Amino acid sequence: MCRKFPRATIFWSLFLKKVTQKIATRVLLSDPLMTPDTDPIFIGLNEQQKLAVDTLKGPVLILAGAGSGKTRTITHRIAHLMAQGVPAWQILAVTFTNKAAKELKERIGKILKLTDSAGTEANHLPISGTFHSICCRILRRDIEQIGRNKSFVIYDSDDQQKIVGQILKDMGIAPEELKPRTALAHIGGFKSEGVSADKARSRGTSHTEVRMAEIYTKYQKALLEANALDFDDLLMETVRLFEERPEVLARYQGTWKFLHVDEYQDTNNPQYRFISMLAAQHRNLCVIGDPDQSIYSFRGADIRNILDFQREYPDAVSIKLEKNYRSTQQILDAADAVISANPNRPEKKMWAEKKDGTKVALQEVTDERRESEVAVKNILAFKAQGISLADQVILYRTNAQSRLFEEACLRAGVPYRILGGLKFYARKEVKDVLAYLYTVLNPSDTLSLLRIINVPSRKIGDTTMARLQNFSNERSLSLWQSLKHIEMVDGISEGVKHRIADFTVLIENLQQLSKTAPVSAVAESVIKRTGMEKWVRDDTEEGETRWENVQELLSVTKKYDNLPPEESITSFLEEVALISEVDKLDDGNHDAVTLMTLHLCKGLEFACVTVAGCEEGLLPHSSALMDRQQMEEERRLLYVGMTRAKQHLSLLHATSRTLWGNNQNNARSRFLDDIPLNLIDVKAEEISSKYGWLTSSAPEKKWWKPATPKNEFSQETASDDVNQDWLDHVEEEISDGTKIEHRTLGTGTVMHRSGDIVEVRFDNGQTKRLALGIAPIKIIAATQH
DNA sequence: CCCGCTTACGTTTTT
DNA sequence: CGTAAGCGGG
Repeated sequence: MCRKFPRATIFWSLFLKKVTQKIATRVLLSDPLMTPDTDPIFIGLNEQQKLAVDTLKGPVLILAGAGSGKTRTITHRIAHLMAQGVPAWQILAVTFTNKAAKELKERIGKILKLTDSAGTEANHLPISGTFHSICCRILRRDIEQIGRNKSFVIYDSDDQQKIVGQILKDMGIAPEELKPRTALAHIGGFKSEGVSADKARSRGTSHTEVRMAEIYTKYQKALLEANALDFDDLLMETVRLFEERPEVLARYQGTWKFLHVDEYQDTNNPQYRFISMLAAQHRNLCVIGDPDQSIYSFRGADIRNILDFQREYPDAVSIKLEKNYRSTQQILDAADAVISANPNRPEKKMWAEKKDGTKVALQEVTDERRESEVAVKNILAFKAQGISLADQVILYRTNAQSRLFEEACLRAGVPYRILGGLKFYARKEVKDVLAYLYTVLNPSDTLSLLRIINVPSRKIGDTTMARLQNFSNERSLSLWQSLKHIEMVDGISEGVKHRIADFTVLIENLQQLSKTAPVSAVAESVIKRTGMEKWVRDDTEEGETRWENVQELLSVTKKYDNLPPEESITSFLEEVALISEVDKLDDGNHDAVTLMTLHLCKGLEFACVTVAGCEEGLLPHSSALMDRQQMEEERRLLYVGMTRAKQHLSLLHATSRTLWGNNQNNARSRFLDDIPLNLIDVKAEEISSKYGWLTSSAPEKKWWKPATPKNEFSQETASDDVNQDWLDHVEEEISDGTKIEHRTLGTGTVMHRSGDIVEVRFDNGQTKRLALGIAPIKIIAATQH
């Protein structure tokens, strides 16, 4: 594998002669030294993929169906660019998650190793990331050009909610009149359409519109004062930067000459404007996407961005990837049958490479509890067939559905991990530590300051804070400035003033430290000097978990140790703020089944996929029943879920489901009716209960195996053998007075039982509340009467 | 200041 | 139904 003449030379000489790209690439392909069949850049690609990889200049639209080797195509295309001598720093790739960005880089690195091209060392890889992370980097560098401070913090939705809540309160709007959530949704609506506060004000006509615009304006002002940006601002401010500072835009245009955007069907207005501006000069824009997988319209994603691409760039080369490498024919046909019912889609006929497969399993279950059991049982059955848990997933429409699956996994001793829902970085104890770091970095971040000033308790109460707020408002000082001049504030006792002074000294010391030490040292110092451990760890089980979370956070900071001190803290906080749920999938090699929403599964694949809750009202969700476009999106959502499956796909729906305390009978999803019968294997309960450890006549509880719940980052339950040992108890036999043994806590006596919760006094003196079916306990002696 | 109880509210989906 | 926030009592 050697090239006597690096292609780069040929490429650039042709380039400089201004030979059009189409001719240039043709010439290159006919390079006698390297044919498409032996070149690692092209090897193993189908014709369409080769075309995509080979079309290096000008606008390119790749319509890539599910499982069509999209990532592979982008990877090879970028590798091709680099093999042609395009420097890595001229290439930008926008991906949907940080995980995808990372994988992209790794795969490009691998191909380049095979090509051993000149000037492409592995450490020179293209810039890739999500829109948010790329914009964040741009702003860190250049936001001062539009009059803002570059040490801004990023507010998450909790922070946003607090700000809006405060604004509503100040405006005298009662929560029952307008909830912060609702107001925030409106602001988000403006932002995802790229409407600034000024525009919103000038545009508003109705009373509500005017009022929303006013709230929006105040919200932006509050963010500005706190030197904070929310997620949408990262995009909006970058767009504003490009618009107001053409020279800055020109600089980036001159840097990134070859642009790639993945999941283009899910771009919103600011994202679209961002990428269009960047592409305007060189027009080397390659967008990849699938209109059938557009599922983010609720956050402003506009499917027209991809549908109209050709109109916008009439010279665009359009390529369709229609060969599916992922799923079996049956799965693909079933998914295709579902999506085909949507109107106005571009013509696309997917065909599967894998011809042999099983039918799609469709099963009706009595209720949602049963549904979770069946799902977990099927997973165990597949596991028995040798399919690892990591290669299996349960998908559902709403996060609220996750709980039952989680419980079923716990009972069955199946290790699992949940994405979405309660997020690690949104936990109180974690946010507290982060708030210290934010304050150290940027004391004008009043929200963080307020969060930690009395955490752990420093006996600085509401009255003091109210006084300080007044003082700050009167003199238009930030809270931090007031704290620094605490001696000037009236009406605060000397003792409190002392404690406040101690606090400011603490923060200043930490600031000093952050200039010379990496973020992990600062975080450790925060925990040590504030007595966080004592505060968090209160001898309860929850306290232990909280402390574990703090430890986990600390261990994450260690990854940033080898950066220069200031960069260490900023990049840590930045990555933590912009981390997505799916990004967590690749830390650790747990063999655990994944639970997540249908939205999160885009871009992933699993051997076995279970889509739960295929019912009217749930999928399609009740909120979409009245709206045609939303209904189409619900259908796409199911399509995305189905096409994640490589080998086995099962669809579940429950006859009856408890929602908000009352039962409702949902009809099976209308989407299911579009799947032809010959592709479906309709399972009855009896059929799936053929597995040994469950017969339909046996009590349900028999197959539940207790398991130990752990925190989110180490969800693996110990191992199978543990479950065997602790299986033996029959819940009915446990009542007041029963002697039990706990796997870790030792022996004890049940003091009280209510439902599945028992209060146990252990022989070592401590008393705990345990959940039957979850806690690893067995009976030693039955109740004495 | 902290704990425990009551009440009110929520379920689309996320960077 | 389950959770989170808010309130009142110790």
